[in-house]
Amino acid sequence: MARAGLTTARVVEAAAELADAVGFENVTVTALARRFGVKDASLYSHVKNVRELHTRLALLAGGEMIGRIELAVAGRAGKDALVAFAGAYREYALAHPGRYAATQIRVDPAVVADSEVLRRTAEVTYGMLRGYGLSEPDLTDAVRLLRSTFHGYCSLEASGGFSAPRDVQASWERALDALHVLLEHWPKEDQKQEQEEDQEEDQEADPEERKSS
Amino acid sequence: MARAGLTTARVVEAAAELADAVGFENVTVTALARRFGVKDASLYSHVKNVRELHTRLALLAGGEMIGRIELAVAGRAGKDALVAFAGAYREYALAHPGRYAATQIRVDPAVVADSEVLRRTAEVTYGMLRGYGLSEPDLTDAVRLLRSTFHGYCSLEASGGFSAPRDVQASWERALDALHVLLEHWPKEDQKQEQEEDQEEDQEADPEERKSS
DNA sequence: GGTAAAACCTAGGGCCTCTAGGTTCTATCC
DNA sequence: GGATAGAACCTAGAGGCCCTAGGTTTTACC
Repeated sequence: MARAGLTTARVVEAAAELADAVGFENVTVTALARRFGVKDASLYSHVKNVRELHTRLALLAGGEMIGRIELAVAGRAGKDALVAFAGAYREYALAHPGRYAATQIRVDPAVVADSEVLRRTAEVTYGMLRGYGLSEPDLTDAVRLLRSTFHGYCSLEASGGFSAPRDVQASWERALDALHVLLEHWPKEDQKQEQEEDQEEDQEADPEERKSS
Repeated sequence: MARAGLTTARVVEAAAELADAVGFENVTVTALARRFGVKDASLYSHVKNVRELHTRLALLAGGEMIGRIELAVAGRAGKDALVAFAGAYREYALAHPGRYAATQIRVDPAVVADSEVLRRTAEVTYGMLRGYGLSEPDLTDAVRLLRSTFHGYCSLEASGGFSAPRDVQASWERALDALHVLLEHWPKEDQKQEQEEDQEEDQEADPEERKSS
């Protein structure tokens, strides 16, 4: 009987296809072995255990995703870059739900640090914001806000969280419009007081008060 | 031997505690049975299967969460309400990671519709935004943006996604500042053109162009 | 053709889900 | 106070998944 020609890379690639087909939570060593026409035990020569399989899948998907984003953002700036980044992000998440789910798992920080994915992600993300003229710590705050929004939106959309009749694509575009104006008018630390001047401002007066709430 | 006094409600409550203790993904019928000093088969009189157990847990957690939010938001408006809502949301998510994870699972829409959780959530969320003077469809767009951001932020924070040295609480507060000014200056549909006037605007000129990108 | 490494297998233990079909407790009615 | 129904709980067992130990077959290369 011809051998399946298994290899760590091929196994992980198959896991990615399986994830998109049946959902990341159903990516199991046994199911994967079935796909290759092989016993489950045979796969353990190529991946140490399910955890490692999931981790490798996460890195593969993360690399693919940031690759698409890099391509989309290349040569763009400002809102153009923002829309391209967000579009590539969401497109990948919706086209590859299983792979995208894989990118969300908790993975050993040491492993992440070794891979290039994190560095590339940080680079393209901070680069995209360069045009908005933010400086630390505002820059990191903005990055966190954007990542949260992109991830939250795609995650909720993929799990059917948006049930209102309003078109989901339209909401997404408005969200990007909104984030763009937000980045252009990012509130500086010292603007906080002025903006709340018409509301009650005696609340922060006595620090002791806070302990009771 | 004294009986454990099992009941659907008690089982689900125990599942919630178990989820926070060992993570939602480890909430298993067997583990739950062990907790009651009972065989796993005994639990199947009270819940149909794991799926139902998870669904009930999700509804329990969702109800608890929206309850806290309702309390926090009560009597507040504007930024006050926004901060209270977001604070209660994040506090619950971080204090009850297992329960919060449960709220994120895909659950049969029919079941959700039957429960009150969705209605109460929509009510308090739209109510919180009342002070910002938005009308449909901007209102729904804003709700989706806020939900995405809250969920994304807590989800990323809980899974260790924020590795930069910047204080996570501080970033959260700045995100709320930013969202507040965003809601106060929500971009109307017809403002889009003006805001991009300094960028290339010939891009949208020919509708035919879009098909190729 | 011989050899070593790689690819794959069988066997088996442990944990998990879930069903079928008991037995034991408990509340309630006469 | 005894009978009875239903609830609470149990044993037994099938099937899927994870993973290890140790064996056999294929492949590549000298």
